[in-house]
Amino acid sequence: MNELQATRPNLMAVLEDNGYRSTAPRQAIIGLLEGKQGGFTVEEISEALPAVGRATVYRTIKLLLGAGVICKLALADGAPVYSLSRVEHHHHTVCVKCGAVGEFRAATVERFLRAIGDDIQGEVVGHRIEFYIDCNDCLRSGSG
Amino acid sequence: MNELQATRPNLMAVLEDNGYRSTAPRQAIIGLLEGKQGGFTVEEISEALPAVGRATVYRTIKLLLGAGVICKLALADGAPVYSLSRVEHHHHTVCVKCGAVGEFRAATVERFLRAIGDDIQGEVVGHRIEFYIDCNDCLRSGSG
DNA sequence: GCTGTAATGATATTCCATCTCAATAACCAA
DNA sequence: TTGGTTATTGAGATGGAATATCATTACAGC
Repeated sequence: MNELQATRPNLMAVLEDNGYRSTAPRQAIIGLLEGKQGGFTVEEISEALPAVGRATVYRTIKLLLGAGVICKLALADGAPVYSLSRVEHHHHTVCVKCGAVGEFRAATVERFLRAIGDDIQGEVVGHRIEFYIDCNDCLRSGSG
Repeated sequence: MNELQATRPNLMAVLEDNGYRSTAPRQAIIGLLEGKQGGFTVEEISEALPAVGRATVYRTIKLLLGAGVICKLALADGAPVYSLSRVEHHHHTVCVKCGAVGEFRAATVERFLRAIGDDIQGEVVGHRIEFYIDCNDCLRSGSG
């Protein structure tokens, strides 16, 4: 979350570039997301913005996903979480205690992919790589 | 799926070892799973065994998961799939065309983990690594 | 065979996500 | 500005997956 601080595009502008209108509900949702550091859930957004219909939250998230500015990932139990994409191709760390979502670059992953290529019977077209961690904050506060 | 042919325990025996009873529905489900090569879904099992209640299918799968003899993984769209565990610690390949599930050993993954350790802000307690592929069968038949 | 108890399955229920559709609001043009 | 076209919205209905309920059934041990 530190060295990866990078291009964080104006999300509303991205949507407009894709031909979508700038509306109050969308601005509210996006404003909330831009203030967030880690991951977020639909539930979370919907609670913070009771005036915005749940369907609209889902719709807006889908638009942002389509635009590639947020990612959908999964907690260890499979529950969906989303996070802003800061760097182009990356993977996620999810703290199992506080739910904080971090990113790390994919370069090493690509190297890894080549290394295990022989073990895979077919042609890799995609991957899902998530690491579940105790984040530094939780390690510190939770003590030893 | 070839070189990984290894210890495939008698699933019913595993459940009995855990204190669960050997019942007809469980045997039916397990018999089905043991005959399967790739992954399987709840829907699939439930269709193949109309006499077995859906709830029982879910329950049995949960027991097998708890016993560690099957794994839960996700298709690219997040839909849950299960597969028999053949080797101790492994990861999965899922064919995006036919849904076939394969395994590969985790050794290289562990090496990989060490390599990216520095990029991760915290202590890794788990991971989810799935590769989405076009499997060899689909590549062959689909021509190319 | 009996008996205690786990297991089953039909059904109801919950939860999440999507769809429907009339009402609204955004954007463009004049 | 104003008006018209069209995307967008939100309440509620709907869909689908997974779980809970609970009377009934069937397993396992004696």
